[in-house]
Amino acid sequence: MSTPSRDTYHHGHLRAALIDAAMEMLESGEPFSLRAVARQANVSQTAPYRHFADREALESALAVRGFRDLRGELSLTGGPAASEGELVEFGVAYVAFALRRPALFRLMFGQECDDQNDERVLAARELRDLLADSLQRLYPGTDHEALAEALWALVHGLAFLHLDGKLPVATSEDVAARVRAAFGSLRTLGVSPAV
Amino acid sequence: MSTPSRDTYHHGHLRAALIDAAMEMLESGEPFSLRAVARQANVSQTAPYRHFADREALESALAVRGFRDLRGELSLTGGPAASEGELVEFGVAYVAFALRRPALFRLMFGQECDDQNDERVLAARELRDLLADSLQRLYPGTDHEALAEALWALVHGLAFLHLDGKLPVATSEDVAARVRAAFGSLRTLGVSPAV
DNA sequence: TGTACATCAGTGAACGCGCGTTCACTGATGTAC
DNA sequence: TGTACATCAGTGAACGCGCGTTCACTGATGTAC
Repeated sequence: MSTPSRDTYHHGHLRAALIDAAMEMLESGEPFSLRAVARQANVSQTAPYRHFADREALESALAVRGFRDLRGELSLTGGPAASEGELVEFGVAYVAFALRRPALFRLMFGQECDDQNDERVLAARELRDLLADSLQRLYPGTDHEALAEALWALVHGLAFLHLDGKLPVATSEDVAARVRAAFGSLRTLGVSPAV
Repeated sequence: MSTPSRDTYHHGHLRAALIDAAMEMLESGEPFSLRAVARQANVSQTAPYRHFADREALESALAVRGFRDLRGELSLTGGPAASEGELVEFGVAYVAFALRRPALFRLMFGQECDDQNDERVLAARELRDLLADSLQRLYPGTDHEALAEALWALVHGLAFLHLDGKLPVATSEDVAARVRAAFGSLRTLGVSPAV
């Protein structure tokens, strides 16, 4: 994890090292910049330009890794959710990811991004497909587009509300419980006497 | 709305003028900074410091106005939702607000904020109370804390997903329809054959 | 096997940028006598 | 009514900051003959 001082002029694996360094910085809460990443990787501030066209290109590489990591944490088996309970745990994992890696999460989601980057678009799609496949399996036959959007929005909103301090601070266990409670509470809808 | 050139040394209503100018800039998509706001208000870049301790103080004033505006747009009568349908329209209005005034919305929600600012805390609470009162009225007797969190998260997530371009671009009518569809789709939950 | 040379992957100085904020200041206002 | 003076609300120059990016460069690598 640490960055050993180089003894060769050529680095050898600078591209990967830059991504690692940037990821470390995102995770440790330091402000992210090309210069800072280069510093962290023990390299001159212009060296990154050999491997990334600009700042956004590096960001996209980080986002790609983020999407893959997130997908891996949602589905431990790699497959879609097999039960509603498992689907809820996808949500729990989504929010947990956001809180554990807030800067990365913001980078992945919290801005309009470069949708010309094919790898990034693909990684994001893999994530959406995981949800779509889960719904397909749990509620076969129904048009699940709106439901997919609603569930994604639900966990996404919970993630950002926690991230931005709009909900009471809580331990990660509490947060998980609140996510489960939020899912559960939705059953209340549709049984209102006042509609 | 425009900023007439001053002919007096003393401005007279600079505090209000700065807030107006900042609001205009947020709305027109220009990047927000103290200096830019001062420029916009036709005043030296240090003048704002007579009225705001620092950048964050101005931001809080903007957020306060934003929270009040948002509350007013959710509830045209000022009171809580009287039916589930009305509650859904609160959600529609929430997302519409976010899309119409994205920079303001991000300023209000998209960061950890200064919770020492009493007026800001109060304005945010008024908004939460509107939701709480609505649920109280629609589902009396039940513990609606989790539901409040879920519904807020739902619309908040929809707002940010649209804002950050994670959902297909759409007209504001389409967005409204999607919000309604999202609410409606939640009824699917709990009727799964696969749980 | 040895050498010439193209290419690649680094360096370090420099550019221009806008920012938040501090400072000593000055013009205008309004109040006390 | 007139004047002295405190206070208020502006000004403009300057500080230091970190950033993204360009530029001409140089050291190292590896390939062709």
